[in-house]
Amino acid sequence: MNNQPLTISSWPQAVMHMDADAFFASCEQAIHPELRGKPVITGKERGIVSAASYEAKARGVKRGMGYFDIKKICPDAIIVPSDYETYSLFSVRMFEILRRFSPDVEEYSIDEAFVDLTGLRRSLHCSYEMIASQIQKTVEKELGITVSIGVSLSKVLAKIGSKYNKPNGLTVIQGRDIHSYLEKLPVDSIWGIGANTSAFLHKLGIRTALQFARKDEKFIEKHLSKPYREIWCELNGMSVYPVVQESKTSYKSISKTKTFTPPSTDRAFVFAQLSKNLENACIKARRYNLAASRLTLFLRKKDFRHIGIELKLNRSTAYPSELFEPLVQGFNQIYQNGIPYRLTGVVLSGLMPENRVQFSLFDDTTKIEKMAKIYTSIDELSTRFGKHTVQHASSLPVKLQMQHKGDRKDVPQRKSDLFKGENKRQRLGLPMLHVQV
DNA sequence: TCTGGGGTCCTAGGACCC
DNA sequence: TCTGGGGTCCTAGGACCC
Repeated sequence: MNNQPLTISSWPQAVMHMDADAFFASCEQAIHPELRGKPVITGKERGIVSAASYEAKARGVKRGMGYFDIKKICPDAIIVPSDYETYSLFSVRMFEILRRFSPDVEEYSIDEAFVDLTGLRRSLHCSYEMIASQIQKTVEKELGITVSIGVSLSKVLAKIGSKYNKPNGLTVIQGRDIHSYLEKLPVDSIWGIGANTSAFLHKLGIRTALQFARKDEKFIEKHLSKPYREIWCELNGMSVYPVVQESKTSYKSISKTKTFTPPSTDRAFVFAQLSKNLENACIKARRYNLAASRLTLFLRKKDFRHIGIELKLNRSTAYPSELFEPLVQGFNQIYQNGIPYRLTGVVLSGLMPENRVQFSLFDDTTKIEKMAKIYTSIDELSTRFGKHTVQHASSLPVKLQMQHKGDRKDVPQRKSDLFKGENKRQRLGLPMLHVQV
C-alpha cells in the first residue's frame, strides 16, 4: 500500500452530525396532520419503499420492500408517491436553522448535515450538548419533524453518534468514552466501510469498530489504502475530514440512467432510451452552465452485466445535436442484436464551465452560436411548459411507447399546497411539441 | 436486499517522455 | 536495442455513499 501522509487537524474538533428521522415520511406527516401516528410509506411511484414512518417500521416495513409484502405485514399502510419538491423545501429550512447556530454547515444530503461547532461554547455560553439540543428542538418546533444528532471529535464519530439513538436522539461521544461506543459496533456499520472491506477485515480477524480502531498504525498501513487509514484516524478521535461549507454548485459528472422492464431486444427502442438519457443529462448540464468533454454510454444486460464505452469529444458541449453522432457510433460499437437489455445510461464527464469552452480553428462558429440560441429557447420553453415540451425526434419512440402504456395515469397527481406552479402543461396533459433540430 | 438513480474518490497499470 | 531509473498523465474499474 502506498503511504502518503494524512492531514490531521491539530485542534480538538467538535463536529455535529444531524440526520432527519424517516425524513420523507416525516415530511408527509408534518404537512398532513391526518397521517400522524399512522404507518406512512413513500415511494408509491416506484412500487417500493423509499421511506417508512416509525409506525410502519414498527410493523416490520423496511426500505426497498415491495408493494405486495407491505400489504401483507401492514395492510393499513398509507402509501404515497414521493414529493421531492416538498422534501427539498423542508431540507432548505432545516439547513437554514443550522446556520443560525454556526456558519460552518455542510449539506451532506437532502436530510443530513455536518456542522462544525468548534469554539461555539464561548460565544453561545453553553455546552456542545446544549447547542445540539437547542437545534433539535428548533427543528421540531418550526418544521414538525424530528432529527437525531451526534456530536464528537470527528465526522465518523459524529455519524456513529447520530445513529446511536434514533429517532429524536442526541448522543455526545467524548474522547474518553469512544471505546464504549465502538465496542459492539460491527465494522460494516462504520461510515465508509462497506460489504467488501468488511469481508476483508473479517479475514484479518476484525469484526467490531473497536477492534479496528485498536489496531496499530503499522498494521493499518500494511493492509489498507488511504480511505481506510483516514477512517481509522477518525475513529481514534483524530479529525481528518473537514466540514466543507460550500454548497454544491457544480458537478464532476452528470449521469442519467433508466431501467425498463421487461428487458428489450428492440434496437430502436433501446437507442431511443439512450437518446433520452442524453437529452436529460444535457438539460441538467446546461442548467449548471457546464459543457462535457467526455461522453460515456452504457447498457446493462438482463444478467446485470454492463457494457459501456467512453468517447472523447472534439469540442466540449452540452448540446445533444453535437453529441448525437458520437452517441450513434458508440451505440453501434456496443449494441449486440438479439441480446435483451434492461437499462441504458449516459455519463457526461470532464465538465467545465460553458463559458470557458474554446473554439478551435475548425469549428463553425456561426453554426455553434445558432445552436446555442436554439437550445436557449428550448430550455425556456421547458421551464415554462414542462420538461420535454420540445425533444429530439430520435427520442420519440420512448414517448410513444410510454403513452401507449398510459404511464401518466398510474402516477397519482398529488401536490402539496406548499407548491404551485411549474410544469402545468405536462400535468394537464396538454400536447407536446416535437421539433427536429 | 438479487438490483432504482445519482454521485464521489481512490488505485493500479499502461502509455509516453527524458 | 533487451535495457536503467524516474516522472507524469490518463483510463478503467472498484468501492462506497445517500
